[in-house]
Amino acid sequence: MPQLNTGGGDDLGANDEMISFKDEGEQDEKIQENAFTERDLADLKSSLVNESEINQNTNAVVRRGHQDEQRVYAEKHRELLDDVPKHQDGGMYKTPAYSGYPFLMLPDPYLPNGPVSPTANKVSVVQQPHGVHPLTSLLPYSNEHFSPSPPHLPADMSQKTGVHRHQSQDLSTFYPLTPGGVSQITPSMSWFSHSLMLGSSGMHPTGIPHPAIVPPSGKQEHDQFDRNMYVKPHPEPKRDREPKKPVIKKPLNAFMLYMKEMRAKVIAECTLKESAAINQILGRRWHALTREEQAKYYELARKERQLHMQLYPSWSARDNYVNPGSPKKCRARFGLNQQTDWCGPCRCVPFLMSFHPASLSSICLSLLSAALHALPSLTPRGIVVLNQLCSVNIFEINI
DNA sequence: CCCCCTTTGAAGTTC
DNA sequence: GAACTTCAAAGGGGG
Repeated sequence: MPQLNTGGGDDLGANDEMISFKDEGEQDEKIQENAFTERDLADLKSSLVNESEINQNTNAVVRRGHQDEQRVYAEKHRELLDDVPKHQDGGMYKTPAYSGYPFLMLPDPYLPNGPVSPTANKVSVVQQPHGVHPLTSLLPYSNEHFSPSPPHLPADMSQKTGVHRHQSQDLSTFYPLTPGGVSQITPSMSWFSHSLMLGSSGMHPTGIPHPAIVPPSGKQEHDQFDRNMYVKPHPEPKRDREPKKPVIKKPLNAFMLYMKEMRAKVIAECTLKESAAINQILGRRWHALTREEQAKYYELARKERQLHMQLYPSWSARDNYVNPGSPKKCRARFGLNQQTDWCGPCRCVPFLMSFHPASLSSICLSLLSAALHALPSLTPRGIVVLNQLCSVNIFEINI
């Protein structure tokens, strides 16, 4: 397996990434790796298993219909990608799945054609056995959902992006949808659609729009994502809706890549749809893989991380950490010098600590009063500090 | 609408 | 450096 020269101490493809196989009697599973059996199901939630087994046959028709639907969908996207060369070199690297997450500066040693062709720098990954488009399942940086024409990307983007010029031609294919066009895509395209909503303003400082940039939903809305990257793409249809900040997602690890590839297969085999149960199966199968088989995914993950680092050198996994109630989170996320960005409970501790100890006793009760009103959101650590500072147990105080 | 579940691995934080 | 936490994907389920 060729190794990219990471040129540093961060050996992304280190051998120690290889996991040790658990001794859970999985040798048998290795033998039956490709045949999902009832024994697999037996260890799952019984309800799910029973439902699966009972419906095994009856669901076949439904499943077939679903596959047909997927096939039509896949064909539709194949049409959109007619101008994208397809690599069929077999095995793991069968199809060009990294299209939307181009290896801009990484000649792909896995592709026989070399890095010359527009898609040559992309890591081809997965075979899709169940009618899903070959580009669909494994990598989130796929170009599968994009129409060939790039209406909103600057035409000279390739000239602006310097070394990324080669890929920018692809990118114009990968990120072509206007924000208004997002609604036309299917739910499975939503991951990509978020990045599309960025428009040209969603460019990474490198000038590369990246599908990993997505507006967060829910908790991720609090992210302190690189604000320079985000400009409100267009007027919000709803006045009260806060503008979504895009989020650079974490690169997928080896197991996530494996899950992405194998999920459809497991679903088709066992008719389960509950992801929790499916993931249990996938976890077992992952352990049942040989080291060589796993190595393919570790290598892919390593490349993914490497490219991610190149595209977003300032990105940190910490950027996506969200838990407003935890002091350590706020301190970690914003640092001590930006306590104005901390949440209330997090600010409480340093605020108290800012007082001279002699003054604390006199203000302690009033502070505690305020703190107790926010007690539900006060973290245990905050409570401990409060107790220590005030030499009382705040739970014993009757406000 | 949002969170939980469930998996492994990477990265971050805390002590 | 160990231990712990969070987040990546997925989508059904439930509040």
